[in-house]
Amino acid sequence: MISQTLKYEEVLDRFKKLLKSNNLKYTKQRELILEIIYKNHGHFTPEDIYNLIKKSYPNIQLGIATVYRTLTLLEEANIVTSISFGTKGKKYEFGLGEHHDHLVCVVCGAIEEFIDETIERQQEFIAKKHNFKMTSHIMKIIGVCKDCQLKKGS
Amino acid sequence: MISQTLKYEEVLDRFKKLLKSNNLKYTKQRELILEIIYKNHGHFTPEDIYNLIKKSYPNIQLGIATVYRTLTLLEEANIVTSISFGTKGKKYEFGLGEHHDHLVCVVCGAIEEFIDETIERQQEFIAKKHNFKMTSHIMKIIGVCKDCQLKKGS
DNA sequence: ATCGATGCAAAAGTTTTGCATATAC
DNA sequence: GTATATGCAAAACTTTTGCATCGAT
Repeated sequence: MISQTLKYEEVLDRFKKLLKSNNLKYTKQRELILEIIYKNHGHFTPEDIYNLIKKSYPNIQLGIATVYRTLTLLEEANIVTSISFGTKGKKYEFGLGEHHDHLVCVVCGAIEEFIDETIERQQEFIAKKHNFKMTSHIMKIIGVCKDCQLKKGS
Repeated sequence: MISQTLKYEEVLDRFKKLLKSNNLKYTKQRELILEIIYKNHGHFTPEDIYNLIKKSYPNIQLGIATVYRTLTLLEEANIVTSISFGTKGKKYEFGLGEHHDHLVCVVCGAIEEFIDETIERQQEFIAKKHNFKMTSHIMKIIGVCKDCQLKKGS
């Protein structure tokens, strides 16, 4: 697992500033959604996030619509990023850590992360070559993870 | 646009063999779906494909369910590949051409394709390092294309 | 003639929206 | 007090499934 480079307080602060500068309000729901994504490092669907919050804070009022709305907000602000796996919908993850890419197992759905400098550099080079102003990139290596290869004896 | 390396007849032949070897039947619907994806080089949702076929062949009987079922089949056979962009569902494209990756413009949605040997090789290296058996990969560079940079004066 | 494929419509999921109420500011 | 956010439920989509019928072999 790749470590966070920002402390939660810094992230929260950034989020609060973002809200203020857009005349948006700081609510308990919005904070909880950010907190869950930051603290449970991993990839979650909106429903996952909804369930995690309900489980951790049984008394909080929360609707799934708020989760969708907040994730959209956080994604626009580049605080979270989304990625699509297989046939199911988008999954979100915290997006202010060190940049990393993904290895996705088609059998068990496991996601491993990696950082590779050669690829990072080459992407910048390609963007430049095509006159693209790169804002982000996604790279997924899809295949069968070590464990599933053993299980299935492929 | 990257040119196809296989003629349509070769692809169709491959598809027919695949069907036969799995005790599946060769139907007009299945052929049309393959043909549309092959001939309209690009990225299509299942609904796009359904509409394209209905428009090109108004008299054909075709249900959206068949499109979904056939795309699943073609994807399993590696004849088409799918990729997710933004918030909308999966898009499919013909997958037997030379492998290529994508530059996606967030402003106008334009998709450019590129091939880069350095990245191809590095991906194999990373998969090996993580004991992954790579079956495919996806790489998208997201940003603002040349035209949109000019328009917006960014 | 057989067995898989199809279309249709219903069902299952997922995401978005409208609106009255609640809450941050 | 005002404007935005929320929860809920309905609506809008997207994808899958069951089943009677059709069609390829």
